[in-house]
Amino acid sequence: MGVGRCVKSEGRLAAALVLEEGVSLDEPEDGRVRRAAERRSQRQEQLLAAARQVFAQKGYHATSVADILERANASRGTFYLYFPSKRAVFEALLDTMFEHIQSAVRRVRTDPDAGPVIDQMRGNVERVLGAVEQNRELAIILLREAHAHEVELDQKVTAFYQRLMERIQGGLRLGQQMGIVRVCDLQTVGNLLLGALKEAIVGWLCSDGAMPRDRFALEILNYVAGAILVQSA
Amino acid sequence: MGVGRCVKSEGRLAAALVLEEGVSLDEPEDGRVRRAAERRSQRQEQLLAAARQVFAQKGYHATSVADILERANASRGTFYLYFPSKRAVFEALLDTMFEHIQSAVRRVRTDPDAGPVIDQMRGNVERVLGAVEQNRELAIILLREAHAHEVELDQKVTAFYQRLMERIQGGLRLGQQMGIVRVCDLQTVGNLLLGALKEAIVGWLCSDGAMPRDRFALEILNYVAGAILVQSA
Amino acid sequence: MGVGRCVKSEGRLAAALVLEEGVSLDEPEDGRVRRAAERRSQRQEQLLAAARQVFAQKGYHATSVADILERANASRGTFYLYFPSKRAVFEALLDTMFEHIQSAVRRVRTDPDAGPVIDQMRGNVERVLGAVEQNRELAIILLREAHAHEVELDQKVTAFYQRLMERIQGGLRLGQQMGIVRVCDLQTVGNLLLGALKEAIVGWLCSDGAMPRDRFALEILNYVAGAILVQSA
Amino acid sequence: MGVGRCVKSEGRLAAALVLEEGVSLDEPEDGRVRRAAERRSQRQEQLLAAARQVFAQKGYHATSVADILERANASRGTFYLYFPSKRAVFEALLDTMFEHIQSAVRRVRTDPDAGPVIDQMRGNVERVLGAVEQNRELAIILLREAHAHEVELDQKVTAFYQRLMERIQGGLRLGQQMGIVRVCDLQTVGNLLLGALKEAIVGWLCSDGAMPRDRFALEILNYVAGAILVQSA
DNA sequence: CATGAATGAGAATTCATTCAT
DNA sequence: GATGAATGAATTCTCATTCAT
Repeated sequence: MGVGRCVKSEGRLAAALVLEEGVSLDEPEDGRVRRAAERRSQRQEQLLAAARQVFAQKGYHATSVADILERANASRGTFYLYFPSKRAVFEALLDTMFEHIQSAVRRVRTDPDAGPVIDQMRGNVERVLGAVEQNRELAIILLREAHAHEVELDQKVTAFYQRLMERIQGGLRLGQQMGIVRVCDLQTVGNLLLGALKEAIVGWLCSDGAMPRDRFALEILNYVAGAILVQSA
Repeated sequence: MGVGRCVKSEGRLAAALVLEEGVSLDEPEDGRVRRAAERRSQRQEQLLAAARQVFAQKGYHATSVADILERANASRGTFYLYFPSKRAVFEALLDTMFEHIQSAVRRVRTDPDAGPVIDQMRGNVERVLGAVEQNRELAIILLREAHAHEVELDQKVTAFYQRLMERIQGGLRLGQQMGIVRVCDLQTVGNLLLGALKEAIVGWLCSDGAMPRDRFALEILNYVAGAILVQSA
Repeated sequence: MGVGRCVKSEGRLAAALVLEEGVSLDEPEDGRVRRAAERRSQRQEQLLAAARQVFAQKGYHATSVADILERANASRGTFYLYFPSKRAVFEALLDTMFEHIQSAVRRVRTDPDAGPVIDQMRGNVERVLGAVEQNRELAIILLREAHAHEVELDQKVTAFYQRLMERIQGGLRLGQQMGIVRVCDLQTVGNLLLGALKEAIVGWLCSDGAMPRDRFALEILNYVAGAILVQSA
Repeated sequence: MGVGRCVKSEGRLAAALVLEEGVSLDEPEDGRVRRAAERRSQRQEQLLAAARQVFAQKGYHATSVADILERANASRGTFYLYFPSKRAVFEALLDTMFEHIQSAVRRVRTDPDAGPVIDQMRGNVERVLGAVEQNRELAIILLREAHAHEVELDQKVTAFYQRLMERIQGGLRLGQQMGIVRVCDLQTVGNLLLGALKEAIVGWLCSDGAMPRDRFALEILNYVAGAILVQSA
């Protein structure tokens, strides 16, 4: 979950998590411990939610731990009980976001029983749009402030975009092999595509529903198709 | 420009500058003033250069005035002698950059004696690439640290991108009227194009000459052409 | 008061204070909160005391937050935990002083069952002397550093003296109507009296008990009586 | 002059002053040197005037050397050529003020051919009022901000007031010996008088001519007379 | 004599993090 | 587990003073 890694006294949390999963244990203590663990993750969720909102509203730098505390109605001590640092919360949020988005992108398949490539692409686009739409605030931060932060955060973001790029380039390469994608420099066109998507999605998210999702997906698909497919008859 | 506005005792400097332009005077006084003014703007250049480098390396927020000072080998006081604030240096740098880039983009003309549109576009692309190549560090900041949180800075950056977007959308609209550009949502495709260019150019600048400029320009043109032109026979 | 307003997380403190007053609760929780609140206000008192001393010694401007910190044995952060600014501490101190002094001055009454005017005046003088004696440092600041340059502080001090002047002039006017006070310009004589008191009290406070309070009060009364009363037979 | 003491390279100034006084020397160099010395003291006067105005307007602390420079149309270097520090200019101004005021106060004489005491007092009061009226700005600073400054300045101001106090007390003592002044504590009544005068004069100066000088002097005299003279028949 | 660029010691304030209770 | 008071390093900015030219 990425969040787990952020907890300060890892020992304790580890124990708690193990117990949390050890549902079927029938020891008398279990009930109590379980409830404790639940309360624990509830608290964490609370903090994460608060952080997400404040970060989205004010950006990473302008957000102070105090802001998060206030919105979460928690105390400083509590915060550092669940997260080792302000950065860690942000990272946890980013991780969640990353997962959502990444799990929305499926590798394009060429086996006979996979549908037509274009439909797979449309599926990817629509799933990604769904994912970012569900995490608007966070997505906007990720897409916008991407490189504006602390060095270590930057690495995380960079890594994410690199993974994305690999998928994109992989797709392009495959498409070239299949004769669908025109000859081009993978690096450059990969960047062009990634940037295009980032900017357009931010714009879309910020326009706040000015264009329905499917219509927007179609615009993207047409654009991408034109940009990379061979102009066959 | 913009930089000049940051200097504190404008009156005197202005006077000095005027004298500097008062070419033919050969009095000893003149020489001294002239040298003083030169030294002054040299120092400013020094500070700007240092700021440019540090900002590019660490981003706006992570850069402290102390960082700039260290690299410029100047003292705190000197800095505030030339710029009223950290933000002001950044703004000065941005202004320079904006001018460079904007003057590189020429409105596409359709009069008979203007060359073919595609050539005009190529010209634009190549000029822009030339401009950003000459201001690598600055361009990277501008393209990356898109939104700078500091409200007034953000306005500046946003305004710049808006102007750019207007040109892009204007071009698209014109193309559509001429029947060259395919039917599409100007807002969305405008964003897609702007984002594509931003990302690709940053990538190119950071790869540090991995690809010659004309080759890179060609990749971009092919991409853009495919993305927006009608797929005529 | 005024001091309370300076505390940052007002909500929680307020709660704590309420609990503090929730007298009969004997739960362990209560005790803890109570002690916490006590420690809190103790700390504040500590800072105020330190500030009072340093301000009295060096004056408002020459005193740096660091000076206060040093004397209070607190750290920078702590200071700003209790007061939003250097000015705020000073204001808090002034407010306390103002209240003390003002509550010592009672309006002179002429109803039959009020004692003789001269006794009421003596009462006022002695009460004021008592008040300033109890707040020596503070009083010295107030009386000396009359105008504090920091605009908002100045307003506060000026307002205080104006209120005082109004009382003095009111008293003079009343006395004139009663035929006790000689004919004179209220503004001028008001100033003369106010200034006389300020200077003499500062001198007395600084002489550190060289003259007993009642003796000093008598000197003042004689002086004032001579200065303003009609020289009746 | 007090000012002389403030000059940085005392050697040079001393030389200049000597030469300035050495008017009748007929050496060929004289004219030039003389003009130089004149220019010199002109410059100094210029700086002093500028300082006086700015100090009066903004107070000692709020005034920066830059403010003075701007108003005097001089450069930093020039300033420090004539005065070793910001404080020194202020001191020079104070010194001038002191002299003016002090020379306005004449010791009360009791020899037969000296006029009546009360007339001598009136004379003193009117001369002092004349002096402060001529130096309004400076006088206001002196009377108001008296003790709000740097330690060393304070000493100067304190010393001035002490000299004044000595005269006042001397006068009182004399009066007592002559049987004119009532029995009282010299220290206390001295303070009362000094304070009364300070406050009233400031008020008068600030009211900007609301009351003519002689009328104001009369109010003061009546007040003082009542406050200190024996209430003889 | 005159200049004004350069200096650097502070000043106030913020805020992530720690730790005693 | 929970709390919130305490910390102090870091940041931006000011301004009296020096000194090379």
